[in-house]
Amino acid sequence: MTNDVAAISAATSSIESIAALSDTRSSRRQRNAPTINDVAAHAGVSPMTVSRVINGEQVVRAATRAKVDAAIAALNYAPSAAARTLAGGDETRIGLLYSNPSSSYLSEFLVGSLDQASRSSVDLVVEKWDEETSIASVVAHLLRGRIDGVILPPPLCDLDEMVEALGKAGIPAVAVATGRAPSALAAVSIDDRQAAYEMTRHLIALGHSRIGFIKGNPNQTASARRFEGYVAALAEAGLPVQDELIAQGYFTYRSGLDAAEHILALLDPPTAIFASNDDMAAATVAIAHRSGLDVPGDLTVCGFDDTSLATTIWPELTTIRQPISAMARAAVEVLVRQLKGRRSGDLESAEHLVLDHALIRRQSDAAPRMRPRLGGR
Amino acid sequence: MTNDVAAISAATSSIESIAALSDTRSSRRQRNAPTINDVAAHAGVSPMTVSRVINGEQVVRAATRAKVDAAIAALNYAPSAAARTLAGGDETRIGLLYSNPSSSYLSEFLVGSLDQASRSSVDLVVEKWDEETSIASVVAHLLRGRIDGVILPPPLCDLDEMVEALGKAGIPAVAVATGRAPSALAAVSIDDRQAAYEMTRHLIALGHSRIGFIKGNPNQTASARRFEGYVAALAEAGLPVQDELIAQGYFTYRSGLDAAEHILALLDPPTAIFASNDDMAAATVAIAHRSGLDVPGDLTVCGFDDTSLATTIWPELTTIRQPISAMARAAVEVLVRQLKGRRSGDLESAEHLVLDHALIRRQSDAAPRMRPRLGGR
DNA sequence: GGCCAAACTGATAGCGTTACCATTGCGTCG
DNA sequence: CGACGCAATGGTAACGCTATCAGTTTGGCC
Repeated sequence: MTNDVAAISAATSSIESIAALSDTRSSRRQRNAPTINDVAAHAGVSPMTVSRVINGEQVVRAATRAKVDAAIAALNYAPSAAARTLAGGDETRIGLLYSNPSSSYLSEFLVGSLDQASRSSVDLVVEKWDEETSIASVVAHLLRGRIDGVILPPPLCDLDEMVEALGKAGIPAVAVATGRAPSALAAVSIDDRQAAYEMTRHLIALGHSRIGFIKGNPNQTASARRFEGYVAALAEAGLPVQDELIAQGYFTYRSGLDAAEHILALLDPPTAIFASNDDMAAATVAIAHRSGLDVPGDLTVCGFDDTSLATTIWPELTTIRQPISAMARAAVEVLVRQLKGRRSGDLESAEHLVLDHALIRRQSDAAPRMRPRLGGR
Repeated sequence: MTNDVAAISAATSSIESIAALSDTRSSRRQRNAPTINDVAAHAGVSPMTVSRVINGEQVVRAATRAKVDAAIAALNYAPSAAARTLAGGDETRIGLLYSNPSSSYLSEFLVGSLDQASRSSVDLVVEKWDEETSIASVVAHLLRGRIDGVILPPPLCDLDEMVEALGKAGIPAVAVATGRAPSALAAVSIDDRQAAYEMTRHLIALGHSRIGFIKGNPNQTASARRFEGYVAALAEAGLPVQDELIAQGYFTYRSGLDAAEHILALLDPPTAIFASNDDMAAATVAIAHRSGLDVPGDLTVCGFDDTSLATTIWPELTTIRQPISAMARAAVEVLVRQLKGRRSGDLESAEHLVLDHALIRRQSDAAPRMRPRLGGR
């Protein structure tokens, strides 16, 4: 019996094998998914050994491991997450608390964290927090839902009250993309300062010397880091930091409109504007167009984040790519590790992962049309 | 023992109870989550009865049910999903196959389907399909991952090859937001034709008689339905359907730019443009602004879908709201029902759910500035 | 009031996996 | 040369829940 199944699915994944598999499934449905016992029998070892192989324990002899691996492949075996968590006794449930669904960010974030959650076989409970709900009640809700830890994507990661409330309730959290200095809270982020520095350097290298900057929402610590990077690159190049070229934005498209309008209304407007995120960069492009400016001919515009908006609009934005789904994945991993450690009593300090960013060059930047004034570069 | 815990968490969810709960948790962590047996003991019934109450079976006497409910509330009990699927023996795994991450759509969709998935205690496996991957290999991958059924949000729901391949492999699917006529495939959608009809009527009621229309991508059947609604409303009002006012779009911002440019370049441009989705409506607004037109003063622009983009840009778009997360939820439910039925041998025909839409009025529409020509309305 | 069916409730036996020992085999040291 | 320790494996008993079938009530009816 078992051998029949093995013979069938041991075939490579050609079209025929697909048909074969599907036949198997539809006839005696579901029930016959191979179990660890099937694998054990097929490999001639005990289920325990199979379990050890699956979980990558080191104590299994290489030869045995090979036999088991072969059996797993032959039977197309996949462990049952349910049985695993039940037996393992942990049943970890982690919450993903979000607000402000900057949808493009959220969807990528969700995909990443879901993937890692199923890989780590933990439950992911996605929870939205509106400003109307009190923090206490959210925390109460998490507790009631037996959430073991939470992931805080921006802007929640910078909401002190939330972090504090979670801390008081004893719920570990991981902050994602915070610009906050390393603290007791675990965190996964990119080097916002360095990224903004690189982008600004890139603009300077193109020949720009009057570079506008639209700041991000001050309620997110990353905003300050990005601004620091801009200032640092300017300083390094010997360029002045001019207040008139700097506008306050709030990460929304709307705020970007105001900020860009303000900057472009100057008598001597900049030849480039670096917005702290893509939404505001898109708004800047819109204002530029409305003012009859060509992008990038008359004005270079750069964003930050590389959300889908960056490639939606025209021209496509030169921007900084954050590895959003990798960060989400990492956040789940960090949290799971922390929870495991906590359960076994090791109180190791909070991890701080910094992932790589990348400058993505698209069509919204160019050298300035006019001769750059001397002193630039 | 058990009673102590009960006493603690029976308190209402005031701040104090939060603290109490968290204390309980952090001291003897995780292990002591109440089980069905605890509840049974507390209620003085058998675990089986508790199980029945939880699963909403009708055979439990009201008095018994009340006792159990009280015990559940007192202990703050939540069933273990793992144990449930393990014992239930079904361990359903459903796939969410997406391509073209129209991110705002996707994130809302994900949130909805995740929520329902955990409620129905099924595993949701999110899978992306790029155009480069062959359909056969995707299907093979699903089979290998033991996916029992898949959800197809647009545009995949209209990809015949995909639907067919899944059918051949014996994987049931639910199409979401397809405009396709009811078929063997289960589906959850809104009445696209009716929605577009209502929006067009709304524009006519405002006094518009020259109404432009930007069609959606022909690879999605909903596009045709929306166009039909537009035509029907025009016909009903005795207005002519003028080809020059109709442009082909592809649901992308870029295509909306071209379409809007085309329509607004007419000698006698329309006073309103109804785009088949929000992205193209946003593009239309951009073009209007670039041409020095005020929205809605000089041009009314309406969208469809009510994605976050609709409220991101300025002015905010009047649009048709699709209940995306409700549709996702419904899709999961339909699929689960179908799988259960299939497992127990009932081959009921495919369900077709039509959910309600709503016309959301925001700031992008107004009565036409010029006197509407006679014949309108 | 007693009997029978129907409506409830309970006991038992797993579901697939891992934790926690017990066991085996083999090289090594006293 | 025999016991001892270590490495590799196996046996057993949960984990928390539900399916199944076997009781035990209940209420209706004669």
